[in-house]
Amino acid sequence: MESKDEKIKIVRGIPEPTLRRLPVYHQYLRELEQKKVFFISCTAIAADLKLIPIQVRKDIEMTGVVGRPKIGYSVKQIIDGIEEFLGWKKSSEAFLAGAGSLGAAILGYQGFKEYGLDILAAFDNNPAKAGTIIHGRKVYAMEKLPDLIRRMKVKIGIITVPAVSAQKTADIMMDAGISAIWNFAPVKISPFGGVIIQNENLAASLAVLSKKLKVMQAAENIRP
Amino acid sequence: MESKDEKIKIVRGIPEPTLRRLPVYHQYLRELEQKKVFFISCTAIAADLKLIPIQVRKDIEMTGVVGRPKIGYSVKQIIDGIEEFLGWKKSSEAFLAGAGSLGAAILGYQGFKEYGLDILAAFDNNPAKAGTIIHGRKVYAMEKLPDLIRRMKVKIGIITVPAVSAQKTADIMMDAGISAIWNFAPVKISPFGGVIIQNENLAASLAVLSKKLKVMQAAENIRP
DNA sequence: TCCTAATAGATATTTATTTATCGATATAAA
DNA sequence: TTTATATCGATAAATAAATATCTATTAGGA
Repeated sequence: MESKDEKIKIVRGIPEPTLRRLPVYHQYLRELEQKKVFFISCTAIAADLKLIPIQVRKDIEMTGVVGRPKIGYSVKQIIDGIEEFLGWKKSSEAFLAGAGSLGAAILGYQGFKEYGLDILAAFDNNPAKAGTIIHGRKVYAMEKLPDLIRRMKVKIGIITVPAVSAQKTADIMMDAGISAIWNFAPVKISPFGGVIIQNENLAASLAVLSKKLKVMQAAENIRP
Repeated sequence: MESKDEKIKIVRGIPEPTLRRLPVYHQYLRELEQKKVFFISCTAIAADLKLIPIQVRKDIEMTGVVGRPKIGYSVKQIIDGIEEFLGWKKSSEAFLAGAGSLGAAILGYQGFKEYGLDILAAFDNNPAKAGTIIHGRKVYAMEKLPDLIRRMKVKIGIITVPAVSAQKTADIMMDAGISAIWNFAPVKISPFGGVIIQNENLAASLAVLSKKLKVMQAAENIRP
């Protein structure tokens, strides 16, 4: 039990906001690397990304990368450190369920592969879509999903089906042995058997934007 | 200055996590309403959404809706309260820049309209796309964007262009008088003139998923 | 009519995250 | 070689968010 508890502690020990900032650093540092910048201080990173140096330093600290006073960090070391830390070094294979416009967008989104996500194929309930190719990936009938998950030992499922069938699709995936689900349907999915669910909620982001806009416009009306 | 400061305080006073949970309640309560459920307790909401009652109560409190002991809240009142609170009652018109697969997905995403977002048209740099129709919305040449923003007084811009042209597109929008930008390009956009930027970062979510998966798999290797 | 239990609302506590402070270290200039 | 300074790393404080506790209210049954 001890080792399990320890693991849980480690998971809880990484602030999710930090995890969300790491890809931002990663992208930025890759750009720097192309510009032949090999060392950088957290102060400079913070200035460019509009963060504060202390936060950048703490985030980098999480990855285990160390810097040198007066010099800063090795750009390459942070890039590698982030990739290693987030598990991007060994690519994970994924299946995508729901080949509608959102599914197609995700299949077409460049760069997931460099984040360790390799979407092998798509699945759709619409028989007319079966056999087609979207952004280089074949679309199969949904019936084939569980069997292919088992045979290919795929561990990540991406759900881009309509809200009503999201839980059913997730259940199929989890039954077949999926370990993690990235859910773009606007409903929360109930996991079982320790499966990891990451809900992507576009409405939530829109809510933040709407509220800020509303408050801003209210403020303008007070002081035009 | 006082009123401005006050407004800022109000903005800061709403926890962003609460703002992100409100659409989840909204969606859930609309389903309840269709099932002819008219009153509900925070305990019941929490149980269904896998949250805790206290958090639900605090979130609802933010919208100004009050409940009654032993009865709970009026479902309709919360729905209306959330819509009012987030500014979804009066629809905001938006333009979308970048009619690629992600842009098309967003144009096709049902339900934004009920969240007060009305995407009027799309714009693209590719001349071949100009004049086409995607999910019922016309695609214009990017050159026409600033003029149309000014003439139609559109306040929200949605960016789904590639990373390299994201800032340029945002600059065009901000110059033309856009108040808020919803940015799906994987780069952070620098605002000016008090423009609100909401960055949607798919890589960030993927990072959280990757890390949890990595930790889980590491734990499995320790105890198979 | 009175009592019980469920529930909202207010207040307090805990936890997580961000931000600040301080000391140590290594480079570069004097 | 010495000194000044930029920087990291560790520790501490402040802030934000989540959770727990307590109090008051009210429907519904005894």
